[in-house]
Amino acid sequence: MRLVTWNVNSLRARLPRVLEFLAEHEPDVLCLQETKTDPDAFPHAELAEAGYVAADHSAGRWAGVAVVAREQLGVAAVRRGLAGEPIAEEARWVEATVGELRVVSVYVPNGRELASEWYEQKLSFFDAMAARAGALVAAGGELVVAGDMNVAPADVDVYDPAAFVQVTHTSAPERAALKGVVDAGLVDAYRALHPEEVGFTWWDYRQGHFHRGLGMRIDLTLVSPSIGERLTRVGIERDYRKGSRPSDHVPLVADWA
DNA sequence: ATGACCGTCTCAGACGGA
Repeated sequence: MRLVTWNVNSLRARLPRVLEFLAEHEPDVLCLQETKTDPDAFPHAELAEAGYVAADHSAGRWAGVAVVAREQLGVAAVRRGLAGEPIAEEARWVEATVGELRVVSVYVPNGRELASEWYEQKLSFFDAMAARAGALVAAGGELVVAGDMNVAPADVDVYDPAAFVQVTHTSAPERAALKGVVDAGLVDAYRALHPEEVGFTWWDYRQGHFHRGLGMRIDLTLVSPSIGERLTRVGIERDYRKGSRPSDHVPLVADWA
């Protein structure tokens, strides 16, 4: 099985790169975030042309998530939204069953700044997420929760911890909140295979950060322990940060037997 | 140097992103 998560920062703007990626890597499942599309404008036809079906949760100009799967596997039992999330209209959580696998694509709120209403909403979102992840784990079966967590789990996941003081994405409450989701019974796939390695998934568009190596690891694929034991490769496709009109995030690819 | 990017919506500039 090959499952990918990718914050594309507008599916319309990124469609050529997404189709290029599907052809090159042939994933079974692709979790998308920041699709930024109206429900009516979601590119189902273009994806079908490539052999994929999609369960999208779309809310117009901001956010938006989707689970894209090989047509043969399908997307069943689709659930849009997360019980208890602070602002349900934002389209940050979608679930679908792909083959035998329950898949979640999630786009956690940014939080903007510490001690703000947005920051509190981010922490609330994580609480709701931990509760739902716990329920899905308890339901049994294999589970993947993949997406843009908007938190770097540890200091090794940012280019310079000293540059991340009194800002979001690295604060102790955010890291604890993310840990609450993992502690519901999931494994950070990248870290499972790469315990020490620095592996960024996002680089700011500004100030040449990509070329200077100044990034963060904020996109995660969290898997059931039984999947964690079968992982064969977890890779960051950093070449997708190059070339024509890249997203500021790159795809994270997980393979298991 | 109170900067530097990108996409959206709307049509020059605000807003969100992280």
